Amino acid sequence: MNVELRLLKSFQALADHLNFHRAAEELHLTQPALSRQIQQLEETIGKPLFRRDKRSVTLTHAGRFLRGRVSGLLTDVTVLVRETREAADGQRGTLALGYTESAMASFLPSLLRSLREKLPHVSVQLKQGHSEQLSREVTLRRLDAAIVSGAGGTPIATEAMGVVLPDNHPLTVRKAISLSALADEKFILFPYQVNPSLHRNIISGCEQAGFFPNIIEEAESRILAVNMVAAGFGVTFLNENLAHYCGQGTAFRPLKVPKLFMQYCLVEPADGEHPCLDVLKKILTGLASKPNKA
Amino acid sequence: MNVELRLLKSFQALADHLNFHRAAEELHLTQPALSRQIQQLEETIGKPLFRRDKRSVTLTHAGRFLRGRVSGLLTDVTVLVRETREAADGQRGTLALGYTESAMASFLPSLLRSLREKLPHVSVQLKQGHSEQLSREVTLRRLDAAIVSGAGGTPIATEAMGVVLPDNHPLTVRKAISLSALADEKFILFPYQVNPSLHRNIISGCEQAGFFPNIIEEAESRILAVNMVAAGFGVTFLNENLAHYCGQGTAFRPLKVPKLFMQYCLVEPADGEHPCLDVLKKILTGLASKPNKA
DNA sequence: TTCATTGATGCGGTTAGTTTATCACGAAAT
DNA sequence: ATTTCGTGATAAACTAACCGCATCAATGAA
Repeated sequence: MNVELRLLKSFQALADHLNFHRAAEELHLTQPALSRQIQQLEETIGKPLFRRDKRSVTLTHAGRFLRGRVSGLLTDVTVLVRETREAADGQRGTLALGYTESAMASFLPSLLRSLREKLPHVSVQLKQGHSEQLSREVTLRRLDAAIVSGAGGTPIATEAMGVVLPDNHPLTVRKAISLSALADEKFILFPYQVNPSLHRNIISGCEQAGFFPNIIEEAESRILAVNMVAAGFGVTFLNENLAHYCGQGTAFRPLKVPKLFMQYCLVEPADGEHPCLDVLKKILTGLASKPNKA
Repeated sequence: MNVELRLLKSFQALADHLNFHRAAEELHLTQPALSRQIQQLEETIGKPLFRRDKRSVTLTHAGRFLRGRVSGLLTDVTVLVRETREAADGQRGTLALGYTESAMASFLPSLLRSLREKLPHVSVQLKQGHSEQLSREVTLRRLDAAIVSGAGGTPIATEAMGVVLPDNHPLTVRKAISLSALADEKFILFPYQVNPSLHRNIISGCEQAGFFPNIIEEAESRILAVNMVAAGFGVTFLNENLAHYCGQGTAFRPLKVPKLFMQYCLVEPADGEHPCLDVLKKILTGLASKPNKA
C-alpha cells in the first residue's frame, strides 16, 4: 500500500473538520468515499489516526502529529508545481552562460544586471573562455549558451575598433586614423586560434585598405598587447569601449571609416529551447537600441 | 488534473535513467504505463518536462528544475510516514503533562529525565497546578495526563510524611514522633480544596491515633506552612523528601508507624491511549523498584 | 534492406474509486 | 419510553482509471 497526496489532502480536511460529512463536502466527495480513503491511509501508516467515538471524531496521538506536518508538505507540493511552471517560462532554474573577456569588458555587466532584474530567481552560472572553446562546450551541452566574439551564432552587438599607438608615434597628432596610414606599421594581434573571425576581419580590412599587415607578434591578452605597444614593439587594435586599457606610454585613436568592427554573437545549442534565452535576447535588443551604453 | 506522488516517483525514475524501458523496469511498470504517467504529469504542469529526440530522452529546462526538487519532496513524504508511525508508538509528538508542586519537588525531575532519554523526540509540555484543577483539565483533554497528589487515578508513588516542629518544641528531642503525641498541637494544613485526599488522609490518620486535629490555619504552599511553623503558629506535615524545606527555626521529624502517606496518582483521560504514557508508566515501575530515588 | 531499439498508441481486462442506499449506534427531543 | 436526527461504517452497482499486451512509427546500425 502506498501513500498518495489525495489521501493526505483528505486527512487534512478531516483533521480540520473532525466530521466526515463536512470534510467530504469540502473535498467534493461523498462521505463513504472519504471513509475509505481514511481507512486506506490508516492502513498504510499501520495505526489509526482518528478515534471514532460513535458520536464524534477525534485525532489520535499519531493523528495530531501528522496534522502538524501535512500542511507543510502539501504546500511544498503546490509550490513545487508552480515553480516548475515558472521554470518552463524561464523564471526559475539555472542558466550556464559562457562569455569572452572582451564581452565582459564591455556590455556583459549591464546585460547580466538586467538579467538579474528580469529573472531574479534564475541562477546564472558564468564561465569565461575563448570563443572557439565556448562554442564547443555549447554543442556538448555543458553550457546553455555562450556570448562569443566572431561569427558562429546570432549577431547581438558590434563594436568599433581603434588603434593603440606608442605615445611618441607621429600619427598621434591626428584625432582619428585611417587604416591605410598604418600600412608600414608592425602589428601585434590576437592569436588566430583564439578568435579566428576577428583575425580574418582585421586582415581583410587591411587588404581592402591596400596592404597586408606585418604581424610580428601574437599576444594572449589585450592588456599584454597594449603593454607591448608601450614597449615599442608595434601597434595593435583595440575595441573603442576598452580604450581605458591604454595607460602610460600609449595613445588610443579611433579609426576613420571604413572602420574595423568586432562582432559579438550568441551561440545556442541546436535545439535550443532554453526559455531564459528568450528573455536574454529581448534584453539584448533593448540594449542595442541604445548603442554603446556600457 | 492533479499531481500524485506516483507521478513524481515515475518522473524521478525517468529523469535518472533517461530511458522509458529501464525506468519502467525499476518502477515495476511496463513502458506504456510509464509513458502515460509522464504525459499526465506534463499535462498538469502545462509544459513538457522531457525532450523525446526519437533516439534519446533529455530533460527540458523545466525538467531539470523539477529533478532537483522531487528527490527532497519524496524523501519528505517517506520521512513523514515513518515519523507518524513512530508517533503512534509514542516515539514522537507532544505530551502535555500536568504536575503538582510536590511531585516536582520529589520524583518528577528524575522521571522527566528518564522520559527525555527514552523519548528524545517527544516534546513534553509541562503545566503546574493543583490536583483538582489538573484532573479537570485532563478530562477536558487540555492535558494528556497529570501527576497529582491524592486519589483519582492509578497510584504511582507513595511518600511518607513527617512533622515540622518549631525548633524549640519539646518533641524535637525524639528522633521519630508518633502521631498520638501530637494530639494537643495546633495544625497548619493545606486547604481542603487544593488536595482533598491528603486532607482526608491526615484527619482520618489522626482519628485512628485517637484525636481530631485542631486545624488553626490553611496555608497555600508548603514553604508558607513551614514559615508559619517557624513563627510559632503550630506544627505541620511535610513529605520526608521535602525535609530540606525546613530551615531556620524549625525541625523535621519522621513519623513512627503508623505513618501518614501522601499518594501520587497518574490521571489519564477516559479512553486514554496516549502511547507516550505507556513508556511513562514503564519508567514509573522502574523508579518504584528503587524507592525514594530522587 | 533488414534488424534492433526507441517512445507512442489502441484495445481489453482488471483494479480501484465513487455513488447510492442502508445499517447500527448514540444523543437529544418529545 | 419513543421518536428523530446525526454519526460513521458497509454492501452493491457503476464508473473511471490504470495496467499490460500487442502493435506502430521513427531512427540508427549492420
